[in-house]
This record gives sequence, C-alpha cells and structure tokens, in this order.
Amino acid sequence: MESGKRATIHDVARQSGVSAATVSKILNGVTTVKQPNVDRVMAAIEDLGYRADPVASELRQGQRRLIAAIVPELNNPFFGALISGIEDAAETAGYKVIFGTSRESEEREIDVIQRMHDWRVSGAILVPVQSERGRGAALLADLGITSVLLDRVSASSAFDTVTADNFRASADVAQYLAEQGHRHILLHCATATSEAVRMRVEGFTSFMRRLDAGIRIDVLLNDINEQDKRGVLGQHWDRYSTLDTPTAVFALSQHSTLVVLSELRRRKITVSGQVALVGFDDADWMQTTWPSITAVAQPVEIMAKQAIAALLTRLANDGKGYPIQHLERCVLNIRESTHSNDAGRIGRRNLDQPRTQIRGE
Amino acid sequence: MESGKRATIHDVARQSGVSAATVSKILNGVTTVKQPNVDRVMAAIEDLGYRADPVASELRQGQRRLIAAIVPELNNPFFGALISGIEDAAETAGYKVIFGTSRESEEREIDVIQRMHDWRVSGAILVPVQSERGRGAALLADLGITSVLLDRVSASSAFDTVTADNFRASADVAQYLAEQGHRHILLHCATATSEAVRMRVEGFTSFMRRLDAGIRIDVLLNDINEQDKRGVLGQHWDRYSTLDTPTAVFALSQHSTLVVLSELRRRKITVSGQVALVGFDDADWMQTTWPSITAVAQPVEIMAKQAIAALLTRLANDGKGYPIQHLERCVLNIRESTHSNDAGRIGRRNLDQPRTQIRGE
DNA sequence: GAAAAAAGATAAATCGGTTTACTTTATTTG
DNA sequence: CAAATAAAGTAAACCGATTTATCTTTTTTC
Repeated sequence: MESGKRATIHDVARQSGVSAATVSKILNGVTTVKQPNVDRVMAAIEDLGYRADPVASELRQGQRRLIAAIVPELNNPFFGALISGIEDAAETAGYKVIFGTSRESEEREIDVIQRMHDWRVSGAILVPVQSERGRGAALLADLGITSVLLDRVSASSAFDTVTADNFRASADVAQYLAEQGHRHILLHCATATSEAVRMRVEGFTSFMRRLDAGIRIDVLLNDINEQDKRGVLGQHWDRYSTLDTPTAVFALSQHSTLVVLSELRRRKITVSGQVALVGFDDADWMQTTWPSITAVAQPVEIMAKQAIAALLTRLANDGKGYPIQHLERCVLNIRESTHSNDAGRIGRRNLDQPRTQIRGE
Repeated sequence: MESGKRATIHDVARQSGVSAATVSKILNGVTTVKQPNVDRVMAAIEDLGYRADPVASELRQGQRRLIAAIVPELNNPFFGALISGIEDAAETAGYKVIFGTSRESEEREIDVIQRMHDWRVSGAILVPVQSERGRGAALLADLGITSVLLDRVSASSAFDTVTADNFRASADVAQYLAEQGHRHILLHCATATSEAVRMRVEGFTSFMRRLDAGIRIDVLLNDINEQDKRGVLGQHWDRYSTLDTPTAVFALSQHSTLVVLSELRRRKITVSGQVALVGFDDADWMQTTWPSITAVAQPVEIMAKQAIAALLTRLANDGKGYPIQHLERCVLNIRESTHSNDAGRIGRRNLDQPRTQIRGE
C-alpha cells in the first residue's frame, strides 16, 4: 500500500463515493455532512492511510503555519534548549518550525532570513548575531516579517523581545554574596562584552553600591578577542597582595566560569574554601564537578515558550500594537562553591514574583 | 513595496510583457529565451523583489527538497552540532532540513516521524531513541522513507548507518595508555549501556588482551538508572587496597568523565599526578579545566556530512542498493590529564587512514 | 400540497508555480 | 521562394489541497 505515491484527497473521495470538497469539509470539522458519508470517508481514510499534504493545504490557504527560528549556533546547549523549547511550543500551537544557524556571521544571518522569507513563514524568532540594531533585525523589519528578538537584545527596541533578566539576577547574586559576608568581589568575563554582560555588571554593581558602598568590586573584562584568557586572569590575580585577594569571584558567563575555575585550581586556591565562585549560565557539569558550582540558571524553557507566545499574540493582532519587552526571571542555584567552610547550606533562590513585563515605547 | 502580498511569477510576467512560462524558464536555466526578454524579466524580478515560492514550486514538481532530521534532544551539544552540520550540508545540496526531537521517547519519535512524513520529506536522518531495531526505524521502513540511521546503531542493519568508530577509538586509547606504562586501568560508564558503550568496552579490552594479557582491566558500568553515580564509583574505589589502585581511568562517556573527575577530586586524588584520565566524547570544558582532559573526540562534523552524503546517494539511486555502514574515525586529543609527572608531551593522535566503509549484508 | 427555507453535496476556481502541447516566428534547406 | 526545420513563446493543464458559487435534496411553513 505504501508502494510509490501516497493517496490524495481525490483517492479518498473516489473510494468513498463523495466529492473531494466533502472530504475536505469532514477533515476540517464542518458539521453539515451526513453521518453515513462521514463514516464511509473515515473508513476510506483509514484504509488508504491518507493524511493531508500540508504543502498543498497551506498553498491554497495562503497562510503558512511556519515559524522561522534563527540562532547563532547549536553546539551551545543554551541555544539548543532554546530551539528545542521553541519547537515544542510551536508544535502545540500547530506550527512547524524551520530553523537556521547564523554561525555568528551577519552575512549568513541575512542569507538565512532571506531563505526563510522565501518559505513565506508567518513569523520569525531571532537570536541576533549582534543586537537588535544589527543587520538581521533590520532585514526582518524591511521584509515586514513579524518577529520576536531573543536573548541578545537590550530592553528598548522596535521589536517584541524576550531576554533573561540579567540585571536582576546579578543583583540577586550581589545580595547573596553580601549576605555571605564577602567584602571584596571580582567580576570576570572572558568573552567580548555584550549587552547581556553589561547588564550583569550593571545589576551587580548598582545593587551593591546601594546596599553597602564599602564593598570592593573589581571588574575584569577581556573586551578584545584575547587568546590566553587564563593568562589575563592570572596576571590580574598576581597584582593582588596576599591580603587584598578577593574572597569571591562572580564569573559572568559559562565560559568565564570555566576559565576562573581552572585558573584558581592551577594556583591551588581551593574554591569554596579560600574563594567563593558564582557562575552565570548554569550547565550540567557545574552540578557534577567538585565542588559543585553555584550558578545563575537562565530560564531557557520559559524564554522559548514566551517567545512563541509573544509571536502568536502579535500574529493574531496582525503585527499591530506596542512592542513588549519580556524580562524572564533567572534562578540562582546555590551549591558547594559558595559554602563558607563552616556553613553547609544548600538550596535554591528564586524570588517568587512572576516575570516582569515592561511596555515599550 | 513590501506592503502585504508578495509578487508572484505572474506579476513578473505582466511587468515584463512575457508569459509566466517564460519567466519560469528563465529562472530554471532554460536557454531558449531571447536576451532582450531575459533582460526585461530580470529587471522586473529585481524591481518587484520577486523570489519563487518553494511551496508552490515543490507542489507542482512532486518532489520535495526536504530532509527530516530527528535527534533525541538538542540540549546535548553533540546532537546540536550534528543537526547544525546536517543543516549545513543539506543546504549546500539545495535541501531544507526540518528537524524534530524525540526527547528520548519512542512515542514521540514515531509521532514526529509521522508528521515529517506528512510533509512528504524526500528522506530522513534519524538518531534513534533506542537502536536500529526500535519503533522509529521500523516506522521509517514501513512508510518507505529512505533514511540514514545515525549514532545509536550497531553495524549491521537494513539501513545505511553512520556511527563513530567506537571500537577503534577505544583500541587507540588502549594502545596509548599501554604505551604510557599503565598496567591497571578502570573503565567506567555512568549511563545505561548502549551499543556504543559496548563497542567501547569491547574495543578497549580486545585490543589490550592482544597487546598484553598481563594488563588488568576493571569494568564498572551502571546499567541501571542509578541515582548516585558518584556513590557507586566511590564504593567501588573503596574496595581497592592502597597498592592495587588503578593508575588510569577511561571514562566511556562525557557524563561519566565528569563523574570520575569529581569523585577523584573529592578524594583528593590528583588527576594526572596519581591517576591518568581519558574521557570519551570531547567537550569544550575539557580543554579549559585544570588539568585539561585527554579525550576521544567524535567527528561530529564529518558524521553529519557523511549522513547527508549517504542519504543523497541513496535518494539518487531511488533507495535501491545494499545498505552501507559508515564508521567514522575518532580523534584522541591528548592533554594534561594523561601526562605522567615526568613527561610534558602534548599532542593529538590520529591514525591517518580515511574512514572505513563496510559493505553490509 | 406548493412554496420557501435549510441542509447537504459538488463542480469549478484558486493558490503559485512547472510542464506539456501547441502556435508563432525565424532560419535553413532544396 | 516554398517547404522543412529550428527557435521562441504561450495557453492551458497540473500538483493537492480549500473555498466559492451553485445545484440538489430534504425539511419546514402556510
């Protein structure tokens, strides 16, 4: 039965002795069809293993249940989880996701967007290579594709956006570290500074300044695409005298966490014993390594759902209305790397307010 | 110009004063069109920003340039990279990839495959939840979808398959560790045993037995879905007396590497100093942590390319011909975790033979 | 029981391309 | 120069669904 071609709606119509229009009606839930006909059609469908071809269906309907999702790369589990969540949420809403990777190149980004546009996607979700002012976002606007920008964007823009609340998460870390009695903290980021990293620094320092101006905060960012990141951190560390060494390090990215961790280990500085460590962007390995590492977890799943929800809402409103910025609440997973030698606490910190929605300009 | 509807081939035809058929011919490289007409059509295309709608095009052509790719999950960077590579290779061949995640559930797997089939994909690449004997593979065969099975399959099957050469990679590790003078090695895997893990154990032990029967190999696998993996390893370790402790551990999965690493650290056993560690499935963090970890890297990129290549070949042959099993060569990235205290070697080990192709039954 | 209204079914048009079969125009051949 | 051949172009059919407009049948109303 599966030899060669698949059954079409006309095959079903013929076999059940009705017209194709009637079959279509039955399949689309039109109720003005007599029961005996419904029965015969259903039987034929079953018999032939018929399933409607979405390509033909969507061509006629003039509307494509297709959403484009574009991320910089998929080797990164964060984006992987994002795409996965997007697929899941879209599927529930009856949409199919077609994805693309920009590979951190704006050239490729616009190329991918063009191809998505060829498919007449009804909407797009973009994690821009650069930011909401990059070429990808501009092209989406040009082409008039209703879109949601994700993750690498600052709060104000012409688009709906969904990002982690980097500012607030960092403030939470500040509060937590202050509570733990730390008076000298190093903020470190080994990757090129992005809007997200800026917000993280900002959130941490501004909160801390208000809380206790006496707490010393050092900030070490490798803006440039520095090769030997461990080296840069090492050099910086060398400048501390034995007494004014920071008692805590807040690593502002996953990669940075790794860099800090390895440099501390190389120097035989015990994490948690001599220096507390908090990472941004939680990962599997952080809970399995020893000591396990306290880290801010981004709500990937929620961000994905929110992105789809925002897109569908906008689609329903025909793209009209004010852009909305969604800031999703992060969670601080407290683990061994911030246990002072005496303490044995372990837990999870999450202010219970729901995510914030800020109405844009 | 981008207000509302997009230009169709008929708009182009009208604007350039020719028929739609002529426009179609020009776009599809038919040469029997006069230059002046070509020029006018190209101008109109440019002017209207026309791009053919693949949905309409593929409907008429009866052939979809669509490939289904199904992986268990995307949070895992290995599968992320795989999908990414598949997309890249498919794109080069003029195919669009639609993907899905089975989330380790066979229910979902068959559901996803059904939906892909609805789209009349011309072929599928599947990383099965279970194996080539699972429900997904069976359904693909039933539906008559030409497919390639990837990664979680044993060498013999009715499908074209692409896997890492786990057997040989492990043999390489065996050889390397023997060369380093290790006489007692622990093989550890913390995840449920799969075909891949079996091949890794097999490859290691069979090679070692041939090389030197006097070398002691302990194998510790948690077949069951054990919660406290570190605990199981710890208990096992406790049974060693001070003198018969293994001098090297070969962790058979990425996760296992992490488990071993953290348990050794907890016991203050220095990696590389007291015990050498080799991991299977390389990851970013392994080269940044200290000491950096020697690991077998799977050739994800190559596997992805190979999968697409195999699929396209089979598609070209109309699905006919013997199934071919592709075993892709892994690379052992040698790092600090296997440096004996005296040595300072660092390097990369890769026998220079090309990947093996074994003709199936 | 005839006319009007409602219900049920369908032929044909449509979506945006490609392809076939045919016509028109240009070129070559005898 | 007419006939044959080749080149260039197009109208119409088609892919597989949905939708519109129309037609047929059944039910209701007077």
